[in-house]
Amino acid sequence: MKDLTTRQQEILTFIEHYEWRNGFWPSIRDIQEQFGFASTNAVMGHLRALEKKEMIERIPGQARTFRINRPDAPEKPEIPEDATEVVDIPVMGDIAAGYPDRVEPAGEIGRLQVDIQSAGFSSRRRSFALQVRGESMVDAEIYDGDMVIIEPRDAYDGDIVAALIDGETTLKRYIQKGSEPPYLKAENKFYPELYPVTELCVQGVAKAVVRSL
Amino acid sequence: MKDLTTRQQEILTFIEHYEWRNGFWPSIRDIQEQFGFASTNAVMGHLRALEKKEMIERIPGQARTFRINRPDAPEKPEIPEDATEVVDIPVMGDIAAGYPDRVEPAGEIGRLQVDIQSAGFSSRRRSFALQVRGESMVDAEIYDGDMVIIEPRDAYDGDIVAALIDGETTLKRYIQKGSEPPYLKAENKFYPELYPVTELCVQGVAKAVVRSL
DNA sequence: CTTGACAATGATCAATTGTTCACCTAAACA
DNA sequence: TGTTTAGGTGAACAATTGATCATTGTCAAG
Repeated sequence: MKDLTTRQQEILTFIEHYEWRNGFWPSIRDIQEQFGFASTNAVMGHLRALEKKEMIERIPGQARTFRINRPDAPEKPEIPEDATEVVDIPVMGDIAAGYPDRVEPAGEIGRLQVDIQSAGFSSRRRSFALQVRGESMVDAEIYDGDMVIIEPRDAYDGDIVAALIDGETTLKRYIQKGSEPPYLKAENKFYPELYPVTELCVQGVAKAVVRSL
Repeated sequence: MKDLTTRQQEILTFIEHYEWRNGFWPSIRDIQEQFGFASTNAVMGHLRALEKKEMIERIPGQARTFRINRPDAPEKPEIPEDATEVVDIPVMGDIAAGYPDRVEPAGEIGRLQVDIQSAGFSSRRRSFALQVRGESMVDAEIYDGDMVIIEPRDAYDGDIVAALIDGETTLKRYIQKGSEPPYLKAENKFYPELYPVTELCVQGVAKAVVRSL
């Protein structure tokens, strides 16, 4: 494949990009308008050049029928090299029915995959996602219906944790000051602030929130 | 979504297959020829039905501009570990520098992978994620630093949209009552409610929020 | 100085393609 | 019996779109 001029590269990028955005290819006049050409023929020239250099293919006379000739043919434009490690996370519906300090995989209602860079968890741990029920954490901007990604690990003061209370898993703030016994705190001024914790059973620490709109 | 007739299902399947094979969408006469219709209007009728049932979308008057609207129900009962269909979403940093009504892929700062069942978007559309800056949507529970997953499509009244205002992409509520001209609305009582929209440039509709804790 | 690539204008043409109108058939329905 | 819904014919129309003509200008290489 030969070298492209700057303009040709721009056109090619635009075409790829247009398809990526819209799901179909641009017309010649779409390209013309994008670059502010006064004539469609300006586009035609570039397309002919790109065809000659075997960067694109077209069906003569037919509208919006491009084919991009990428040597590596990635489906999406420019997937960066830094292979992001992806965590595959089961979405749990109701984990309260499971073992007290374990997650019951039967409760899986879906899967969520988030890469590490974006959300910052460790792939080593077996993270899972929880659908939030209730309003106990609205002051921490976590709302009913949100999905919270939980990483099973020990909690530190200030962490938001998924914990078992009365046989039900809820989201609470974990508070531990000095050597005092830890307690849980709801982040909703209409809820009781403190939860008596006889047997503290923390499932894990919240690392991210996902909400469908 | 309503049930399709056999014929409608056949047409829909053909359109999808055609795109799969050719990389672009069929023209009406391509479909006509495939089914041996004597009139293009036979196709038109089915397309209208499919649009009414919200299975497809089209750009009126423009050639080969289909969009398939699947609720993404993979009909495989036995789903192997790795078989979950995953949407690979580029995370955009600053998209204002790109094309006026398009997203600049160079602005990619990461990737996010979310599967379809969990977040409920279509894999056909080219979704992308945006990092939210500013507080203009805090009353819709979207905060500074959140990542919002945007699906490029036309906005309806009440949607949260990513739109270009003053060369900057912001998140706003899209309001369109009846036949009145649409406008944008910030969801923050400290912000001006209405935005004067001379040239409304909607990048897409917000489908999900992802926040790292 | 000339040649050839690259880039673009402006006008025009023709094919492709989406759209619409009038009209038809058959089955389902109430 | 009339009515609706799905499916279809046939013709004509108009918008979109790709293709082509002649022409201009720049700039680097030979």
